[in-house]
Amino acid sequence: MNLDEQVALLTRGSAGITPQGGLEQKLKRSSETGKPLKVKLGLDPTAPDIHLGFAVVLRKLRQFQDLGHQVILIIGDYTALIGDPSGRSATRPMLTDEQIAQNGATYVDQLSTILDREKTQVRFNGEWLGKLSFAEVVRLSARMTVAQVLERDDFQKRYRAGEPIGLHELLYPLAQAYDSVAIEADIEMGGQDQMFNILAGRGLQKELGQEPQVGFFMPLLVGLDGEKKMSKSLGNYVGVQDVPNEMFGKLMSIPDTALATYFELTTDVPMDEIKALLAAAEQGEVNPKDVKKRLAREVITIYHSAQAAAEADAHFESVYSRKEAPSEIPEAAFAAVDAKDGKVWICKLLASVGLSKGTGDARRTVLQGGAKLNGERISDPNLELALTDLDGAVLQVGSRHFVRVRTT
RNA sequence: GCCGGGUUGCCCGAGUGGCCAAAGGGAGCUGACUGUAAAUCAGCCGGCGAAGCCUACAGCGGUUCGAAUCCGUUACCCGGCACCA
Repeated sequence: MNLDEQVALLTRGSAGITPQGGLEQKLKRSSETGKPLKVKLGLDPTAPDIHLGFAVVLRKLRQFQDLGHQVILIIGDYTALIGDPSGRSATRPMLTDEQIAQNGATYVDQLSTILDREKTQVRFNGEWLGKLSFAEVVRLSARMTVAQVLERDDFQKRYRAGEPIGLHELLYPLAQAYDSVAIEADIEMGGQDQMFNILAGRGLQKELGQEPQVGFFMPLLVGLDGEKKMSKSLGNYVGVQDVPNEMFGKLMSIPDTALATYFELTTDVPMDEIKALLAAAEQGEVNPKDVKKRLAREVITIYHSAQAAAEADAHFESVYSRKEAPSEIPEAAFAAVDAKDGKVWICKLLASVGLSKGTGDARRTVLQGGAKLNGERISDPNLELALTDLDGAVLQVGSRHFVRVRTT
């Protein structure tokens, strides 16, 4: 692959590279000297949270690896002491060394589905941050000014709003910047929200006489709602370890407006093809639903397999589009204890089998016409069923909750 | 330590004595519709075999015929001020 092709590949989906032309320069030098680039990614050890949004960055790293470069993951065990100031007032829980080590391991484990283990180095930043003496910290601090740090959006907002900013929080960017110095990073990858921290790395490297790293930013993927960023806490995410059917369903629920972004950032479908697909959908030549299904299949193929993708598609068609009962219906035991004189109240049954939160909820569902027994809609919330012909009966709530009853 | 503000249902958030199982929004559930588990519209959305009753507005105690609302107290959170100097 020549340089232009490499650049084209790498810049796909990127939200920006600082400085302009920096990537080309680094790549060029690397190919001339035969020395792989060190590409850094900092990770917060608090919560291994691998979803498609995070995967955007990881997949980009993988591309670097495939071009022969070295990825260095930095687990921020030390920076975790501070906590990224991006959040609000919530104090981060202190983690024990053990937890951090374990989280680190979990991370590496999950990450390896995307990254090439061979070309991935994992470091903990306590390794060097822990060795700094107070004097050295002071000396490093002298390399950054308060004005620079306060420039940061988060701080600006909090400062204006009169919210407290801990002195230690000002050290966060410094600490992260020092990571870049410690490993002599060529490139630091991160989401757009990491802009400040990553640029701080450049600054500090320059101050200390190193060649500054290139900041490589990826956009934050929007979540399933199509508006907010994808995150576990917002619950609008697709986990890379989600089972195929779940992935498929979740991806089908994204709004059309998010389609282009998802294709670009989460799949390997060539840009030309993506454009053609979207244009066809726009003009009504293709049903946009089918384009979205294609997206879902592409993603599932990456994290599972093409076969799993096809199966999930078929499952979705049958269960949701045609509203058929799934081939495998979960079974639930119903204890005869809840029966009276060999009869079972329908609401009790729905509740005890887990289809309703309680008899009140069940009653509502029935009144709203949401319950079916063996495919027949139930309309009477006072219905009594004979316990004897219950075994094997299929109960359904709405169009997608099925349970096969087992009397025990 | 002192002063002030706060703590409401899954989440956010209104409510300052009865009309409060508590506005509104979000999430969730059901139905209709459709190109989907999208969007839109409608209904539901503490518990109870449903009548009424019970449990709920941080905990406890009190005032009152009646308290999410008033008083006291405890805990926690957020500001500010002070002490250690």
